[in-house]
Amino acid sequence: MAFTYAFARPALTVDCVVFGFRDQQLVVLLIERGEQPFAGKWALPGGFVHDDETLDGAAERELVEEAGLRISYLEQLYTFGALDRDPRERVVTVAYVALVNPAQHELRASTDARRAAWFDVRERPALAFDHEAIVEQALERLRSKVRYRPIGFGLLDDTFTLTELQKLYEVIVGRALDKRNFRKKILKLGLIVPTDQKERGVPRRAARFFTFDRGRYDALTESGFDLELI
Amino acid sequence: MAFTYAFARPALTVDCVVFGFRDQQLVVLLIERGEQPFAGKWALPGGFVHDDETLDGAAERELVEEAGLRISYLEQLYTFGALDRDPRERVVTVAYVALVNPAQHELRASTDARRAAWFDVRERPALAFDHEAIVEQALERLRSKVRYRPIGFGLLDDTFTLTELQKLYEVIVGRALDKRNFRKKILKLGLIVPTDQKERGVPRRAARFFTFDRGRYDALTESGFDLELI
DNA sequence: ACAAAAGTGTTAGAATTACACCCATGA
DNA sequence: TCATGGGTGTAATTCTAACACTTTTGT
Repeated sequence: MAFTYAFARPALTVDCVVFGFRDQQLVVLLIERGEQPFAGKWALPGGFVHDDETLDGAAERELVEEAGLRISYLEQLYTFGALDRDPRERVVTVAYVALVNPAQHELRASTDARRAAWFDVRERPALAFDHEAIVEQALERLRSKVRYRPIGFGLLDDTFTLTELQKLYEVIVGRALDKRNFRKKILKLGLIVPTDQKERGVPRRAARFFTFDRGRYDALTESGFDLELI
Repeated sequence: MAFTYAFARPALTVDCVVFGFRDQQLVVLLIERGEQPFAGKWALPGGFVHDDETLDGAAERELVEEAGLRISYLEQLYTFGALDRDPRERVVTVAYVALVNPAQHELRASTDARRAAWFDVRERPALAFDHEAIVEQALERLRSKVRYRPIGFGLLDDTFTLTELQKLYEVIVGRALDKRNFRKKILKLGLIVPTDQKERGVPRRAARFFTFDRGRYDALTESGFDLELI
């Protein structure tokens, strides 16, 4: 197929900042580029938007194609349109933030054989294009969003201990939180409920597992709530 | 000029939701469409992104071309990419929110002779394309942003009374605010300072004019503040 | 018995909310 | 002198933040 236009129009891509939580650290998914420009450099997963798919659809497709990921949370972040952000031609990219539990997803080799890997966000390599700026903005969004929406649960297993949840929040907001205040606040919301399961085989008092109450969350969302989580 | 691509790529436009404050009401700028589709319908100002301009640049250009507006505040909102949002062909649009003081800008006739006019946001006409949804999302952004960033000042004259400022906030957040509490809170921030001017010729006690202290705002912004305005 | 993290309340201080009257001005 | 909105303080309540010891479990 070839299409002809009366004037130049920018190419359109999507790029995804996929965050995970592993070994008590926030990690980000990167893809090693196989071709020029920036061959051998790490970059965000993404690619061109097809003419017959939505933006969200393109983001989901790229994540499946490039890493075999099926995502639990996907949110549009910002659209980047600097003139020189791609050295080949004008490319505008719609950036997304996605959250995933790395333990539940084996990273599959990309369909075009490029490597995909998780990196600690604080020790990530230099990135291709303007992806550095995109990751920074995604971190900002994550940090501000986590304060009033319970998005963090997408990063954890279905059941989790309160300490795990607190560590996740601490990693995202970048400071230590008070254990008792954190538990009071998070439990008062009623969004997470205790199960009757406990940790097993740990050399200490076993922690109770909790689970996210999606029904209650949906009910709250209806009535236009204001969370103020931490 | 004609450009040929190996595969279809969506067309890219910008659309602007321009808010103003007039007669104690929040108003939005609309343009009457001259051509199909939606000829005669009102729509958001906007148009195609040229290959040699940034997204912000395209938004600014369209506002000048279509309404003669030079804007004080412009912020990217969201990118809309539903497949059928334009009946002619696939068009992805990057939406912007802009704030302007209508009293300081005479609306100029559009370069292609379409009408531009302000409408009370609550009594706006039915809009072309998916512009209804874009305006709704812009209102949400305005309402949430105004709570922690002092963006409202772009909508007022350089000097304003505290009652004018309070009315503006009330219109945006959609509820009455307590006069004493509002003044305490807004003055404690130190972002607005009294002038020695007062209203003249009003049949009541004259109100003092205040002005926004941009220097202080920039200083606060540096140190990563958290406003919590109302 | 020891090491290691789980679990649990109280109190002081800060912030928020509710609330009513006198004042200045022009007509 | 009257009508109109401008301007001002306090007290009750709620929310936030700081803080330490006992419990459970496996080795």
